[in-house]
Amino acid sequence: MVLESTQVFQRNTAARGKVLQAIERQTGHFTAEDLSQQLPGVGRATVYRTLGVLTRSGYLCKVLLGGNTLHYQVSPEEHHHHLVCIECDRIVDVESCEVADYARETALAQGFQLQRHRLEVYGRCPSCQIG
Amino acid sequence: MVLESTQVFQRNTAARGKVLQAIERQTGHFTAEDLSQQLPGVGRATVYRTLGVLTRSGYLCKVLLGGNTLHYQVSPEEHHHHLVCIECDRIVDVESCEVADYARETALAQGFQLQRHRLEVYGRCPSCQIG
DNA sequence: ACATTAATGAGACTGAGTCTCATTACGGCG
DNA sequence: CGCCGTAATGAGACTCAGTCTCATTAATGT
Ligand SMILES: [Mn+2]
Ligand SMILES: [Mn+2]
Ligand SMILES: [Zn+2]
Ligand SMILES: [Zn+2]
Repeated sequence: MVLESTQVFQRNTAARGKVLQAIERQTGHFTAEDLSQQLPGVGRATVYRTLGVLTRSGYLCKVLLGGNTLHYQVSPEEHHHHLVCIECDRIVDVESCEVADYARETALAQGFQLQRHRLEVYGRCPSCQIG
Repeated sequence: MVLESTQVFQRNTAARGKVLQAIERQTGHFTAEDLSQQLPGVGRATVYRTLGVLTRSGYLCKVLLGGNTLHYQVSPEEHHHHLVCIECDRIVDVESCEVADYARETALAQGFQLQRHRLEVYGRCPSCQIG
C-alpha cells in the first residue's frame, strides 16, 4: 500500500512524517516503543496516536506475539500468516493464504465491510516437541 | 475437553480447583481479573499462573478483542472465529470453521505439532459503515 | 494575515501482568 | 502413619505498555 497521507490524516505534520519514515525503515515487526526510541524528537503519545490512525486505516496491522507487548507491521502486499510456537514463542511467517474467500464470505454474511483478516496457527515447533 | 488435572498440574490444590470451577461458571469470554474478583480467597498471582498453565495445555485459549486486556475462553468443542469491528470493537462469533485443513497442512509443512488456530476477520460492522 | 481547530508533547496516570519471597501443603516414600 | 522435598500459594511491591490532560503549536481554508 502506498500511503496517501491526505486520506488518512486531516493535516500533514512533521511529526507524522517522521513516524512514517521510521516505519518504512523497520524490517518486520516493531513496537510503539521501538519507534519512540528511534524518534527522540517526537512525543510518545504522538507515536501511539499515529500507530492508531495507521492501523485503523489499514496501512498497519497488529501482530500478536507471545508476551504482552503489541507489535505492528505494514500490512498489505505480501499478506501472510503466522505459525506461533506455544512453548518458545518462535514465529514462522507463512506466505500462502487460502482463507481469503472464507473471510470475505463470513464478513458478508454479517453485513461487515471486510478490511482484513488474521490467521494464527499455534503449536509446538520442532525443537519444542515432547513425545 | 474434559480436563485431566493430573496431566496438567503436578499437584492438585484447592486454589486451582476453585479457579477451574470459576472458569466453568463463565459464559463466553472472561479476563484474569474477572476470575480474580470472583475468587476473593485465591491470590491474583495464582489466577494468572493457572490461566497460563491451562492455556499452555490447550484447555483455554486467548481471545484478542479491542482494548489492551487479554480475554480467555474454554477452547475446544464449539471452536469458533471472530468478526471484529475496527470502529466500535463489536464482536460477532462465527461458528463455522473452514480453515482447519489449511491450518493443519501449514503446521505440518513447518514441522509444527498443531495445537489450535485462530482466525479473526476485521471490518466495519453495519452500524459503523461510512459510504 | 487571520481564525479555526487538528495535532503536538511533557508528563502524570492507569492497570494488566510479573516478580519476590516467606509460608503452606501436596504426595511420594519409608 | 510421619517426614521430606518441592510445587504451589498469596500478599504486595513492582514494571511498563498504553492512555489521558492540557497548555501550546502549527496546518489549512478563506
Ligand atoms: Mn510476520
Ligand atoms: Mn467468541
Ligand atoms: Zn518452539
Ligand atoms: Zn462497529
